[in-house]
Amino acid sequence: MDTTADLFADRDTANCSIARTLEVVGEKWTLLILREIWYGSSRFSDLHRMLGCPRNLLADRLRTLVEHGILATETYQEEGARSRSRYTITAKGNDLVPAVLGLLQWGDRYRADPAGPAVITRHHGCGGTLSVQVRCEHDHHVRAAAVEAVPGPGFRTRTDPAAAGEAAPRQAG
Amino acid sequence: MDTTADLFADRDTANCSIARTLEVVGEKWTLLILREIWYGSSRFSDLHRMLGCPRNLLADRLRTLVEHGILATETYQEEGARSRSRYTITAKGNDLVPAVLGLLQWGDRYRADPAGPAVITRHHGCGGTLSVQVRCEHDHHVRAAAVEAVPGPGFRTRTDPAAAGEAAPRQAG
DNA sequence: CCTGCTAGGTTTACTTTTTGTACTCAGGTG
DNA sequence: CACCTGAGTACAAAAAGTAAACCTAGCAGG
Repeated sequence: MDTTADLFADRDTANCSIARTLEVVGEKWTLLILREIWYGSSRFSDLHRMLGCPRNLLADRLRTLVEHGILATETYQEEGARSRSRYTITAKGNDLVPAVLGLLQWGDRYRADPAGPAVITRHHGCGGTLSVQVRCEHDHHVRAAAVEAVPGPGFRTRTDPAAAGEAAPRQAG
Repeated sequence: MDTTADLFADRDTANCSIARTLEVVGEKWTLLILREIWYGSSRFSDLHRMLGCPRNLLADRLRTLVEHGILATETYQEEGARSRSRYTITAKGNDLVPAVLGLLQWGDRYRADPAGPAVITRHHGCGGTLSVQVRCEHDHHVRAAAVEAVPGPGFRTRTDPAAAGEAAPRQAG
């Protein structure tokens, strides 16, 4: 592998969508909060009881998720009770489902409880169990070794910030 | 939504494959280290240069990843140079690709550089761009709102640790 | 055989986050 | 009025992350 004359190896790693996503959801508890909301919790106290995390962190993470439009907060009032607030997931938040189910799938495969997974995900309607897959636009099932990374329009190098599209493809796996 | 009489809401959240996966790869820098290795780096110094992270953290994370079988380390020697060590990804590590591409896809969609994504992933061979999808065993494309979570064999409640399979399904979205 | 250079780390000192516990505040209840 | 609950804040202690210096082995040059 030629590293010295390789523009890809000189790319500006600050411009990375994985890193940008992790800035929002990569802190401790964040993805677990989303998990609880997907599983049905919506109130602060329920989330706190399910997660057992510090209350200030829960408040902080919820605030961050609402700021980024991943959660929405709404105030509601039940009969004879005072008004309370409830957190619900937005479409933007639901777009994290493939990533989180990818983590779930890996954990089920390599780190599950001896008895098996605690939770099984199914297709509501047909009941089939789920898997997270990488597909290309021609609907081929793409294995990890066949994933190729090439410079995109936002590509920049450290040395020459306008060097888009000049680097050679990189193949993972 | 009925929360009071809901066994799912009383489940033992410690038994979760998402949490178990995050115990291994959820610390800061870990997924970015894997990204660099997928993109072609393999040596300590290259990883350090690309990531700009503290050297002790890099050493620590690499050690953890090797311990968990996500990376393998090998010693090699070039002509007239002393032996060096190199990190490569294992099959177990490559099984994290769907999860990480899921994060990449979300970042490309919601937090990309104004110019566009820095890196594009393609299917090596056909060249088609990739997407991460949730599919059921009947090959239906499953939207987030149609993901249903049901208790699996490892399901346990806090109050009754042997209450598998008694809770009602939960539908995300 | 002394000096310097490089790869691959380790140590140490310092800063920031996370954690656990205590406290607040507002509205309804007995 | 005293008390409870939901939804947080505040703060000290512990853990994690950061930055930079230091270490060690092997090779090269003089």
